[in-house]
Parts: sequence; C-alpha cells; structure tokens
Amino acid sequence: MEKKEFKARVFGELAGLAKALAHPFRLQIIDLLAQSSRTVEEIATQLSLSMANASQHLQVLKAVNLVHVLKEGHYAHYHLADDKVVAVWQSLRELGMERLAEIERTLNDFRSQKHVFQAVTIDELLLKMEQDNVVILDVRPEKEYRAGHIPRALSIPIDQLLERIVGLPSGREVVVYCRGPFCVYADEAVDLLQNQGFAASRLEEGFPDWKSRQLPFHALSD
Amino acid sequence: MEKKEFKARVFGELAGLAKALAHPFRLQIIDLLAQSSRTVEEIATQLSLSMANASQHLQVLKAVNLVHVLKEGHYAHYHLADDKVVAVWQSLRELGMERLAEIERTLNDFRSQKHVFQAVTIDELLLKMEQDNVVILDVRPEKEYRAGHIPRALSIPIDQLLERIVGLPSGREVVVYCRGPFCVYADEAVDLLQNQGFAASRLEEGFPDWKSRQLPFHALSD
DNA sequence: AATTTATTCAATAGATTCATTGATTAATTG
DNA sequence: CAATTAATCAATGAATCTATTGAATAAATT
Repeated sequence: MEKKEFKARVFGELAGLAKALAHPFRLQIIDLLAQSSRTVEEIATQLSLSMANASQHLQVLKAVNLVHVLKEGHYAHYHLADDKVVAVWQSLRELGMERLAEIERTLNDFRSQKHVFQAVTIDELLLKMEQDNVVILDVRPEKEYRAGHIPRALSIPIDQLLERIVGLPSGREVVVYCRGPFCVYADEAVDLLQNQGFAASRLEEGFPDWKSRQLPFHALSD
Repeated sequence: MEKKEFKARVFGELAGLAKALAHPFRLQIIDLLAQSSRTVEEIATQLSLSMANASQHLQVLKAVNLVHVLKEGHYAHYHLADDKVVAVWQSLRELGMERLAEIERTLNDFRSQKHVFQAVTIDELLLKMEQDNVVILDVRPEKEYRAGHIPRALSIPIDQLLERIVGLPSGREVVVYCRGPFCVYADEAVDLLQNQGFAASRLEEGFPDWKSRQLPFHALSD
C-alpha cells in the first residue's frame, strides 16, 4: 500500500465517523444515550421522530460503531458503544460554544427568558459540596438518575417538581442539574424554585460531564 | 422561543460544525494546519488538490469559524481558529482508532511494511527524557519545526535524512516524531534509521499532541 | 497600463442524504 | 394460530454535497 492510499483510507474512515455525527437528530440521540440506554420507541418519542426515521438514524450510528444494540424480547435497547463517544460529543460542544456566536446567543436568550441568570460550574459545585451547605437536585427522569447520579443528589424529575417542592429543605442553597448545558430541565427547575423563594441555580454541565471527569458517582441497580 | 425551537437551533449549529469536519480532505487540512499555517497553494499541493477545490474546502471550514484567514500580499494564510479545533480532531481520532477496526488494520499493515514494529507513547518518551539517554528527532518540514517542537529535538526533515544521517550521535536510542499517528514521515525515518543500525522507534503521537497536553515546547521566531 | 500570480466565484452534473410512506420481519400475547 | 407490537426494510423524490471547469478579482510585478 502506498502513502496516498493509506491516507485516503484512514482519513476516509474518520470522515465517515464525523459524517455520522453530522445531523442534529443524531447528536440529540447521542446526548440522550449518554444518560442511559433507550429503545427505538423511546428515542422516537422523546425527539418527536417517526419510528422509521429514528431507526434509520440509529442505524447510521450503528454502522460506524458508535452505538450497539441489545435485543431483549421485542425491544432493541441502544447503548453508546464507548465513553469516547461522549468525549467527542463534549469536545464538539465546547468548540461550538466557543466558536459559534449563534449558540451562545440562543443559550442566553433562552435562559434569560427562564430567569436563569447564572450557572454554576462543576468546579464551583465541588467547592460548595466541601462546605456541605448545598442541596443537589437531579431533575432528569428517574431512570437516568438510577443509571448514575452525583453523590447525595436528590431525584425529583422535572414534571414532579411542583408537587414535591415542599419536601425540599428550605433555607439552603439549591443547585439543579440535568443532562447537560443544552438540557432545559434545569432551567425550568431554577425558574420554578426561585419563584418559590429558593436560592437556586443550575449546574452549567450535566451528569455525563461529571462522570467523564472521573468524579465519583452513584448508580442504582436495575 | 420554545423548547423545541431552542433545541433545533443549538443542535443544528453543532451538527453544522460536525458536517464541516465530515470530509477526508477537510480533516487532512486540519491535521496540516495543526502544525503551522499554510497558504491555499501549499494545501492544494500537499494534498494533491486543485486550487479551486482546496479553496472551497477551506471556505467550508471558514464558514463555521474553524479556521481564519490572514491576507498578506497575494497570499491567503489559513490558520486554525482555536486550540479546541485540535482537541476535537484528537478526540475524533482516538475514537476512530478504538472503534474502527479498519483503521487499526490499515495502520498496522502500513507500519509492518515499513518495519516499524513498535511506537513509543508520549508518556514513555517523557521517562526516557528524564534519564537523558535519548535523541529526539523531528522529521517534519523545517517550517513546522520552527512553528513549535519538542524541547531539545533535532530537526532533520525526512527528505534530508539520508544525507544527514551520519551527523547523528551514534550509540544512543533515537525517537522520531512527526505530525501525528497518521503521518508516515516518522515511519519512513525509522525504517531508514534501523537500516543504518540505529536503535530507532517512532513516537505514536505527533507534535500537536505534545502541545495540547500542555507540555513545554520551543518555537523559533519568523 | 499590461501581465502575472494566488485566490475566489459561478455553474454544472453526478452522487449522497434525508424524511416519508407502506410493506415486512420477528417476538410476544390472546 | 391469529393478532399485536417494536423495529427494520425498501422505494421514492426533494434537497444537499462534491469535483471540475472556466471566468473573475485583486494584489504585485514588468
């Protein structure tokens, strides 16, 4: 094999990987699968796609080994194939947040509309945790909490927050987190908590970011 | 703005970024620009593209802010816009080397053909450097060496290696590096050095990887 | 002012990607 | 064993991407 063919192959394969990432729905699928595995139907519903469409996107991801399938009964459970997939998604995200003004603007617009004026970073949260004066709230669906969450975090899925808000310890700062910087659950929760008089802020990042920084986390068995 | 539109925008922008990466030539362009800036003509020549084609690919990258241009005289010098671009490229590369069997096979085929049987990692090189018993050889073109290189590395561009090989200190182990894991210069150099009786091996990674690990490096002014 | 040089632009045809539709498969349930 | 369910497959046309060609800019040189 000569030099030229070698390069064509290697870069061709990698470009194929990038191409598999190059669709908004497929990035959203990866963002979802980074929380926990899902069936085709769950993905279709959560992203408002037809089953056929969701299935086809998943197959694009599968063709380049970014996800794999576990068939159980008549459900096909899709998983991310590797933590490195999350790593690529995170670095793409960070690049985008730095280079694409449009993203930052969109993010700010949305947050100011929800009255979310500042976000706490993971490093800042770590400090607060050391001082033990903060309530950590996971507002993702329970299944995702069970698949892995920040130690000592309480689980109140966003759609139960209004009714369960009274159970929260008052007088302590609350930091809410969800799936990641583009997940709006935490924004909605902060809006709601602040309306009820809580000192609440959201975590900028999400649980997958916590995990990929090798910080300890808890998971509950199935 | 509602939730759905918000997601569509953000993920749409990020997918646009990924799409810009999703072409073999554009990945090669990024790999080249990670060494040092280049004119359109240099890129066209080095990748065997027509000027028009090279220019168009560069504009795809520019449209999403991955590169920027500095016009000087009638040359347009293209630079990477951000170190984060290298970070994404590296994580994509790593994912590919782990998930795509085809890449590993191609890499091994090529290396065994060049008699390069083992590569040293950056961590291993750091150990050898502490013991001060290794000659480090940079076989990239001189311009790239000048733009940044590993401290104490000697510069002998691959096409001058045969004639200048006699000047190398004999009896000491040689570690050769170049642009990165897919760059073949180091492989060719190792083949050549071993033929001349040197104990030579290549660095698995390249200079950009050294740099992005925040290790100290030298650069020579223009 | 005319020429050269590096780059970009514009137009085109061929290839690829996408969402939708309806049919098909394969495992479970009644 | 028929019906149901989750998922995939196949076919379609619309949209997008790509490399090539030749023309157009725009800066430097003659």
